[in-house]
Order: sequence, then C-alpha cells, then structure tokens
Amino acid sequence: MVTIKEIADLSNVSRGTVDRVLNNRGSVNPQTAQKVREIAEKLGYKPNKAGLALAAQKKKLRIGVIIFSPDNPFFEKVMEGVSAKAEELAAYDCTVLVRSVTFDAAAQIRAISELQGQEIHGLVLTPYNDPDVVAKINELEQLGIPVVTTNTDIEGSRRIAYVGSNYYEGGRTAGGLMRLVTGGTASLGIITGSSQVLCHTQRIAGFLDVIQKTAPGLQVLDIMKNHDDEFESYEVTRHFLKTHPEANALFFAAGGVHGGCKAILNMNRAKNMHIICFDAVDTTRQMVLDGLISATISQQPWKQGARPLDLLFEYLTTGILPAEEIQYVDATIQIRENL
Amino acid sequence: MVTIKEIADLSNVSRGTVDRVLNNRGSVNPQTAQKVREIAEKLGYKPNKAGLALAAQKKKLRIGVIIFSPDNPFFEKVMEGVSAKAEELAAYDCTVLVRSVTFDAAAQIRAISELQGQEIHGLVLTPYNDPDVVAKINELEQLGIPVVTTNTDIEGSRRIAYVGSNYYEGGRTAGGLMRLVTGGTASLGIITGSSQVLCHTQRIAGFLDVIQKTAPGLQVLDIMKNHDDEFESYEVTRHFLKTHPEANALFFAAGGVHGGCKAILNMNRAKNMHIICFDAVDTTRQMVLDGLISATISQQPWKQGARPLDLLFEYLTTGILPAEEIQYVDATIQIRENL
DNA sequence: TCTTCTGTCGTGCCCGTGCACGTATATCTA
DNA sequence: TAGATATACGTGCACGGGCACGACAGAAGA
Repeated sequence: MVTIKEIADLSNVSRGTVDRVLNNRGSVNPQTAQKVREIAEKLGYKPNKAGLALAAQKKKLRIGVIIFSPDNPFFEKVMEGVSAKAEELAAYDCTVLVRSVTFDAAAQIRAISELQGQEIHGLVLTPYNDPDVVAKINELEQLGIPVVTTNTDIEGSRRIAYVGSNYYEGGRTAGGLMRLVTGGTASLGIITGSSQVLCHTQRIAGFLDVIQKTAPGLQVLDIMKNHDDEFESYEVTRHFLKTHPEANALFFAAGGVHGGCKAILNMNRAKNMHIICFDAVDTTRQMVLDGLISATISQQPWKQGARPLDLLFEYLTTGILPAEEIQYVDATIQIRENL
Repeated sequence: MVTIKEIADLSNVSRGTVDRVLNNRGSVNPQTAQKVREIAEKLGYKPNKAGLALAAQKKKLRIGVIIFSPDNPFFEKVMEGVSAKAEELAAYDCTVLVRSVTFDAAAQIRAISELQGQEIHGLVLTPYNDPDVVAKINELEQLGIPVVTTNTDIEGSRRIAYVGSNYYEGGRTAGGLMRLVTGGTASLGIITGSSQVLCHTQRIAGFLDVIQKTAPGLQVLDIMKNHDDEFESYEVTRHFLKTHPEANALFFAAGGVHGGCKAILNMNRAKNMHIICFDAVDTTRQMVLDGLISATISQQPWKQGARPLDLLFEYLTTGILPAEEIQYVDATIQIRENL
C-alpha cells in the first residue's frame, strides 16, 4: 500500500506537493513534478479508496436521474434499482434526484436544465436519440458534470459510460432458445415494437442471424409491429394466428407480450405453441409459470437502474472512470423453474 | 449521515464514550450507556464505511482460503475469483493466504491449523462434511476468527455465511430445460458423481421432482455414478448407450461431462441426443458450441471464489454480518448463443 | 487523613486524501 | 532599495471511527 506520504518522503518534498503533482492542481516546479511522477509510477501508487471516500465526505453530492415515465412495468423495475442504490448512497450524503418525463427530446432537455438548476454533480440518462440531446450531454461534460447513459445509448456524445443490454446478442440468444425448444423445426411469427426503434431491429437481426445459420428448419412466416401497445399486440397476434393456422412459434422482440399471449389463449392455440420473449415483468412471469411461454430473456432492469449510480458515485468520489465504457448487463435466460 | 460525534453531542458525553457503548468495550455507566444506545437507535446510526475502512488500515488483515487441489477445472475458476478479489483487497493491506489441499477431514484440519499459525483473521473454506471439521470451525469462531463456507455448506457449524449454489433449485432448472429441449418426451439417463455427495443427490432430487410433475413423458432409464472421473464417465456412458439403444437424452448432475460426451461421439449417438449438464468449464463450453450439449447451467465459480472474501473483509473491517447468511449464486442457463 | 484502587469518561492521535492558507524565495517595478 | 507580485512549496485541518492514555471522582483500606 503506497501512500502520498511515502512518495513525498522519497521525493524530498511535502505531501502537498505530491498532491499537486498527481492531481494537476496549483503550480509545481517541472523538475520536481517529473521526479514525483517517476517515483509514484515506480511505486505503483493508487490512491487509497478509504481515504478518498473520507475526504469526499465533506462535499454533499447530488446525482440526477432521468428516465421514462414509469407507466411501463419494465421501467418500474429500473426505478426499484435506482431507489435501492439511492438509499445506499444516502449513507454517504449523496442525494439522488429523479425526474421521470415523457420520451422526447424537448422534455428531456427541459428536465436536464431543471436538474442543472439544482446543481447536480452527475447525471444518469435514458437518452432520446436526438442531436439536441447529444449537444446537451456534451455541454454537461464541458461543465464537469459526467453523464452515464442507461437502457439505450446515444452516439456521438461524451457520456462516460453506458449500462444496458446488448440487443443484438439478446436476439441471438432468443434465436438459440427458439431452436432448442422447437427442436429446430417450426413455422414462426415475429412480433416487434417498431422498425424505428434500434433496439428492436437489432434484436431481430440477431435472432434471424442465428436461426438462418443454425436452424434452417425454422420458417419465418411474418414480422409484425405492435408499437409496444398491448391491445395492438392482441389484434396483430390474432390476425396472424387466423391467417397462419400452421404457425406454432412466436418470438416477441419487444413489449406487448401480455396482449399477444391473450390472443393465443382466446383462440385456443396455446397447445404446441412455442413462445420466446424478453423481460420478466409480472404478466410475463405468470405466463411462463403457466407454461405458455417457454422462456424469457431478462435484461436485469434492477441492475440497469442501480449500476449507473454506482459508476457515477465512484467517478465523483475517486475520479476513477469505469474500466469498461460500455457495460452490458447479462441476458439471463429464465424458464419456469428459475424465475 | 449520523456520526459518532453527533450522538456524543446529543448525549452530552464524549465520542470515546459513545464508541465504548456501541462497541461494547471498556466500562460505561449503565444509565449513560442506555441513553447513548437510545439516541443512536433513534438516529439510525450506521458506522461510516469510509471511516471504518480508514481506521482498519492500521492493522494488516490476513484471510486464509482453503479449497480443493485445483486439478479440477471448476476449482480453477473459483481460484481465479479468489485471486482477482485478493488483488483488489491488497490495496487495503489485506493479504490472502491460499492453501489447496486434498478433500478429506484430516488434511483440512491440518491446513486450518497451519493458517492459524500464520495468525489469520478470517477463513474461507470448502468444508469436508465431517464432525471434526465442524468442531474446528466452531473453535475458530470461539477465537474470534470468522469462517465463510463456499461451494458446499456444513451443518451445525457456526460459520458466518455460506456462498454457493442451491443444488436442489439447480436440479429443478435442469429438469425444466430437459422438458423444453425434448418437447417433454424422451428416454433419458442420469449420470451423477456419487450418491454420497449431497450436492449431487440434491440436484437429482430437484430434477426428478420437476419432470415427474411437469413432464411425465420423460422416462428415466437409469441413474449411474461416475465418481467425478472422466474415464469412468466414459465407460459408464458407453455401457448405458449400448444397453439402451432407445436413449435420446442425458443429464449430467456432476463432473465427467467431457468423458460422457466422448462416449456419445465415439458411438455415433450424437444425433437426436439431448444433453443437459452443469458448469461451463472449457471442455463443456466446446461441446455446447459444437451443438452436442443443448444447455449447461453455470454456478458462477468466479463469484464463489470472490464473494466470500468480500463478505469476510466487510465483516472484519466494519463488523457487519452479511445480510443473508446463505448467499446463493445464480444458476445461469448457458446455451450456444450466450456462452 | 492519606493512600490506593476502580469505575467512568474526556482527549488526542492515527489512518490517507483533499484543500485552504501561509510562507519563503526569486523576479519585477517604482 | 523598498515594495509589489508571482512561483513553489510546507503545514494544518477536515472527514469518521478505533484506541491508548490519562484525568477525575468516589470508595475502600491503612
């Protein structure tokens, strides 16, 4: 365990000077600085976390969180993760300010400005994909306010990290599961939210890649959109089942699982139907337990809420950036027995 | 954030007295103690982790780890977890002493005594199920040396926590997977390590419970033992396949997956064979990627190595016992696409 | 009454880091 | 040459908790 004091002793300077050198603050003689840096390097100095945390205790941190309005059961679980972690961080005098707003650029930017007014030191954001939002994130970065994106990423922004799913890999896993539960032969329908949402199309791309390569017996009858709406999902599934009496498998790449399943049940098509979907919200859990859904792939919404706060807190107190800029949560396969 | 100082001020005593009361050291007037305790309770005092860690810096901790000789690829992964966490803890002047010994009571007790000679402050142990080992664990507890068991638990001991799999639930998940990949109908063989090892029998119990309740079409032809030996596994599988030409599914409840799979390949029985097993060691991974094994259930060996150290360090520096005495690692389902 | 013992409690330092403040020396200006 | 200014560096305190030491009072013994 190398301390600043040790480095100071070996460099024949005081702790303060070492501090100035290693943290680039104040003015130091270039030669002295060079020497200190060399010694610190040689000794492999890593700031002591306990000391850092204690020193950080003085300033009260405020972290802002902006996510969708949680009318969505998935985001309710994300919120649970946020709340749990917020409670934990409260012990370190760190306050978490949550704003849940509608999913559009203007509302997001308004919410960010509001949080800026409250003098936040960091921000967790589920970004709406818009150049204005990118600009706003970069503005925050300029002001020294780090941003972590969650659930969905945004390109071109200088956010310090992204925590979320790897949608393409999730789709691949779904494809593999479909191969396994159908034995490699089936006539299937794919139901997605929207072709405009990158997440959904990425999932379908992964799914199709896998079945084309490893399960040529899986025939895709149709790809339909439900715009993440339960009732539209019901309608669309109903129509699909009617026009395709031979269909015996369904892949839900987005929300609307509940509506789709209801349609299957109402039309008495549950028998020999193989269903793979995403997320383990309550209604989905029930359908898995009932045996209607073979398996669901959970993206750990709780973790998607909690982890970004962890990363930000670490960065704000220790200055250490996350080891990985992109932090994928595991896509865990859930069946009736391990829900 | 409540501090000792605040409690002291409100109780009209000094920090030292509050410290004595809350940590039960030294002598304090019972009335004063009562008052301090009440105030601490009311304020919901939780010792500050940073402060605690800083104070703990003075005494260098030593934690002992005893696991099997890692000729086993699973325990190699456990060791990776231990090493990674040890490196992390080294930053706090905490040394981790590892002993890997053969799996019997005498050797374990000898190793523990050795570590005692090195004045360890805590111990991580994969306990051999023997009354002498129980007694030894309790002796350590008496001496103030906390013990965390990992991978397998031991009854009647006063270990502060257990980190490992829920074998019964793992078996249930395996049963569910077998139902899914076979479509609910198959003639299967079960290969286990030994009927003397609790873990293995628990897994089989979970597996059988599930298939009896949810997949009556799954017929168990035989349950065989391979004593966790690859070559015995090869022989036993070979014999099973020969005597059961109709067999089209295999469940490996223990080690020896590689040997068993080799037998299947050599006898040209890979086609239409459904295999479910445990752990994702390299040879198993390869068989999953090759499509021979449908799915494997991983018990996160890395975490089983790392987590116990975390718990012990937390306890030794802060005195906080793990929230849950029994910490199950997730049984994650791994298929070709999410390995 | 003086000493000794014991129970009770306050004080100060330590751990490692950040940071405000103070000070010494060198350079520049009037 | 005195004074202002800038550069380079040392010092001390804060953060929260552990712990050693010592102070003080009351009781017991001589």
